[in-house]
Amino acid sequence: MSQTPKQFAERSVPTSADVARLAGVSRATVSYVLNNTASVRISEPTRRRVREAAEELGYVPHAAARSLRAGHTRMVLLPATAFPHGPQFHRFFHELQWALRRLDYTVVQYGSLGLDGDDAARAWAELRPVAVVSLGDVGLTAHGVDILKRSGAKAVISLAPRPVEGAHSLVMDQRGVGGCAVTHLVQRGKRSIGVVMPREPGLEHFAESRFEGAAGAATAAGARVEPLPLSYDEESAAGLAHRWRDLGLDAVYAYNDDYAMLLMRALQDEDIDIPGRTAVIGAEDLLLGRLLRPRLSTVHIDLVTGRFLAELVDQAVRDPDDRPRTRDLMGVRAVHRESS
Amino acid sequence: MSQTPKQFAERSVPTSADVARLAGVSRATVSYVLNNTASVRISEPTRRRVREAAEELGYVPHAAARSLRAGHTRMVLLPATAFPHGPQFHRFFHELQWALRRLDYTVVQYGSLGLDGDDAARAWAELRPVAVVSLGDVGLTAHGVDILKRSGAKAVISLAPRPVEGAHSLVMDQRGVGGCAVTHLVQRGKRSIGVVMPREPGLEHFAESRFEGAAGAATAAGARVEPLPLSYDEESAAGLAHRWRDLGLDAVYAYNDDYAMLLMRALQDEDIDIPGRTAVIGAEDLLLGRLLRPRLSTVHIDLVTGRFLAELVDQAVRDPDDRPRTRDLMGVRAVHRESS
DNA sequence: TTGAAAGCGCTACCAG
DNA sequence: CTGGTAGCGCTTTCAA
Repeated sequence: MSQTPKQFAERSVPTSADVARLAGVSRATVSYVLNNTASVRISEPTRRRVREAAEELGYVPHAAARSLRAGHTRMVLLPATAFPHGPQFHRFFHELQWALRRLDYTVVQYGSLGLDGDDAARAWAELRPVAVVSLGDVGLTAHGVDILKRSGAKAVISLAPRPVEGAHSLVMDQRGVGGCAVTHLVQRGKRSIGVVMPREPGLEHFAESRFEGAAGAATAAGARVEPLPLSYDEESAAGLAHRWRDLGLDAVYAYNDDYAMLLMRALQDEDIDIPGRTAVIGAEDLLLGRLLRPRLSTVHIDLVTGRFLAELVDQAVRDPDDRPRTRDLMGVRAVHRESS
Repeated sequence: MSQTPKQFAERSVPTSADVARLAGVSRATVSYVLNNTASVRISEPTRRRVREAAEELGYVPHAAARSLRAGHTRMVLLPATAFPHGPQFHRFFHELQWALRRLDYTVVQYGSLGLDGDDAARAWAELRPVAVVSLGDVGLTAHGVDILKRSGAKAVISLAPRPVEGAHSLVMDQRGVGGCAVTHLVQRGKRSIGVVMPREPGLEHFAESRFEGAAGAATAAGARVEPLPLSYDEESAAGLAHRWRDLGLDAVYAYNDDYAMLLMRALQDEDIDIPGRTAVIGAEDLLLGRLLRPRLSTVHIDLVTGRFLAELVDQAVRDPDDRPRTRDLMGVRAVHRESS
């Protein structure tokens, strides 16, 4: 393992014992002073000596030792492997971290890329987090939840397309997005609807859910849907647009606004009238979609605030025996602009 | 110690001692078996008993205890507080995590939002990471680096606009972006150049660096620059576009493509000819910029690969006494399309 | 082939 | 007011 002898490898990282020695007090006193323990009174001169010694040595407490001793942590683990990276989710994420920090949690994102399902859950459990907030479809199963709870996690919360048994599940039912888009198109008289499926890795789960919703809404209304694989580059879009007239579609729902914009431009370059010949709708309501001409119709997604989720986490931690609840997290509504 | 029902599972988190007891062996043996320790031979029946006991109890080793005992970790800390969230950086980040994991590091993002400078460094040091890769301007100072190294970090690597003393510094000199954009505009005969400054929080440091570079290139060429604060919404853009003719500018560099697209549309809505009356250039070479008409000129940023950085981290960990080096991380080049 | 025991750094109880 | 000390869960040397 280690090839170098200790005296070289370890340039003596200072411990509380070192601080105690330098300050001429005991380790206990050091602990009391540095943690401002209220239940014990330490004289001001001693406090100063301890503080100065710690400063001089560059002492930083050892989180692992502390939490080992304490028997618990305040760590909230956010395993976010395959999460969408649009500005909306980014803001949500940021908010969540901020709010958790305000509640005195230590927020750690632990990317267990390459592990799946229960292996990932085990890896998370090794860190003994007090709560796990799993974002997106990271393969968390009922068994995974059980592993986490058995290892001391007070709360396991899943934000995913489908509820996870045993966890508090905030369902982001992506099917609603596809369903909303297609319903909008159907209401505007469209019957043959293409659904763009992004080829990019990491989006599969979201894409499939949205497609599923789209297909459901279509059959319910007597329309048909057709999946259209598309890579996020101009060549792919041009290729799809080139054979567009053969597809016999009168509308397209394009996963999200990025793909919608890409495809819409390619269709325009093929002189296909939008929305006359083909209606286009995206999702996620990007600002940029409003800048195109025609303005891009979209599905607006109302996401709960990060602060809300943080409070939910806190509540679940405080009341670990609360029945895991499932609730819906997303509101969804079509925004009609000019492209549909 | 019979099997506990689910609701009481939290009462006792199984330890290796529990596994040992159930398997009828010692804790040492459990450790040997579960870690596949090569230097010691354990009989196959014993191995099986241990494995089954661990499985039955849902035993997961305690990472903190393990690293406390080991005296070191394989944790690479990525404190990424205010990092740009465009697709390019997102991919870079993803690559980096993946590559570090391949090198057997545990990647942890620790958002110390709300802490600044040395307080943040202390918070990171508490986790005793073997390496810290600080992304963006998180206020890491020479003193912060010292704290981290004193607490056992073998490598501190900074990706920031400016080098940090004591750390391996990969300089992402954002000034180059602004300089490149303005140079491009100057070469095309422009002399009065607006520079869009995003109002959004978290972008200040990048924006200022890019502006600084823009200003430098302008004065060197006898042109003038004017900062133009802009919020990322249509109202703000419309307002700026409305008073555009009074500004007397013949070109604008707009921080990045997002802001450039927003402003360009607003200018077009005011019937300002692009690039005839006003040339527009953005940065970061978003795909969407190519979809507008005129196509958006941009500054393409070549970023080093995540794999490269991961190897650098690994090397710095293996050779901690290597002299901290500073090198340039970004290549930058103007891409002329139609808007300039 | 397996077990006993030391000790990583820290905090909290109990004595003085 | 301050110090001694037990022990959190784990690995690893040494002994049996």
